[in-house]
Amino acid sequence: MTERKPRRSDATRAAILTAARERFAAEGYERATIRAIAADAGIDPTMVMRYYGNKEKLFAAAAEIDIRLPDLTAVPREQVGDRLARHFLDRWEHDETMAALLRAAATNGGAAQRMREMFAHQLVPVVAPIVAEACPDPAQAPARAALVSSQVLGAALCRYVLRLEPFVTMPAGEVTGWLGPTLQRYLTAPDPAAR
Amino acid sequence: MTERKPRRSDATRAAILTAARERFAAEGYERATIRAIAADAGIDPTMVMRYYGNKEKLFAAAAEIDIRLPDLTAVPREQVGDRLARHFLDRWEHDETMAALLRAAATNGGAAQRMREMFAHQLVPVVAPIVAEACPDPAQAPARAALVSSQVLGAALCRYVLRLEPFVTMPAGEVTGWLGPTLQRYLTAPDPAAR
DNA sequence: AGTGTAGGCCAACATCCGTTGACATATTGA
DNA sequence: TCAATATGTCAACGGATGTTGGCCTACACT
Repeated sequence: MTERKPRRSDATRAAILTAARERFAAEGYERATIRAIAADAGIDPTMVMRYYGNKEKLFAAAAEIDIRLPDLTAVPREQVGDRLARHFLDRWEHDETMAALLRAAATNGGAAQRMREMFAHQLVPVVAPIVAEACPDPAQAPARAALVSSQVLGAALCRYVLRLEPFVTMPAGEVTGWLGPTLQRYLTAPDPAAR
Repeated sequence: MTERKPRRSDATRAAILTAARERFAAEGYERATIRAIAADAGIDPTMVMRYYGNKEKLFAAAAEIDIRLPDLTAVPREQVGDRLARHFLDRWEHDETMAALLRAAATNGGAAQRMREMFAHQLVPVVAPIVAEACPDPAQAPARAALVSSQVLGAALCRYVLRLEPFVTMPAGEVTGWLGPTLQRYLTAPDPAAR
């Protein structure tokens, strides 16, 4: 359906994209220069413009992310938090695109917008049915999802962006061991004022 | 002791500093320009250089933060989490300097370093005695403090930087109601693999 | 074989940034 | 009062950045 005649420049396009992801992840939106990205990809800066229009569109292409959340309804309810924590940590550990988006979102409006869309279109729908089981009010889903986001993004911030020492060297299993119950409570605790 | 003869330019210095805080908070380190800061302060960009040396030192001066953590040993152990959550939220809500540092720390190495120092010198010492009560191993204190940081910073990120919708309009009391128990568990849960 | 077109590079423009130095004015101190 | 010093302005430099247009080359198609 969406098949497309392979172009001779596909390799270049891909090289630009991976170089862009690395630079954006390492330096954020404004410090990552098109010239540096082009140099990493081994081509001329002009090519970046030809293929992606401008810097903003390049970033948009480089930061296209699918969180690939699993179907939580198939997971035993009391393991949902742990499962989510593990998924996010694994995702972050193996895809620098996530760090790129996070770094950029702190200063770039477009990136922040992108992050909000990921939240609304990818996290909320997956989380909503789980929340619905523990809480009759369906309007609570976004708030619960936001709490999950805050803990996940905060951990990622400390571990991959700020590189806060105890968090960087902490084994992945220990991190998820701590975050799991937190996410579990955010999703399934019966009451807002849960104690 | 450290008394200092008031200089005639103190007003200008202060104007520069507040303008710098606003700009750094709103746009991050690289997008906040010395020219714009000077314009906000109603003076010439040269003054900024004369009084603060260069942009990096200006940021260092503008982002000097004291978290002003309360003495937690005087708080009933089971209220420590709630107390901490309230303190942080209040602090963030009334001092844009915190947001400035967070935004800048995402892309600026010096700002990130500053954040790590705040963590090590201000949060860890206050939190350590509380952790010691619940956990015999004193080496656990940094890890526990890091977990607290991750949740606090994550919430601040969502609420003040990303402006993730459910989090922005959520009343402060509801936020602390959710975060309190999380922080409480991070500090006083008996075991790393706490369930 | 020959032509159109896509891929690629080079030089340059316009702009903005941090930073510097020279110069004017006001205030302070003896 | 008068010199020294602090406060402030103006113009400009050197460098980096996003972006543009022109030109050359190599492939693709007929």
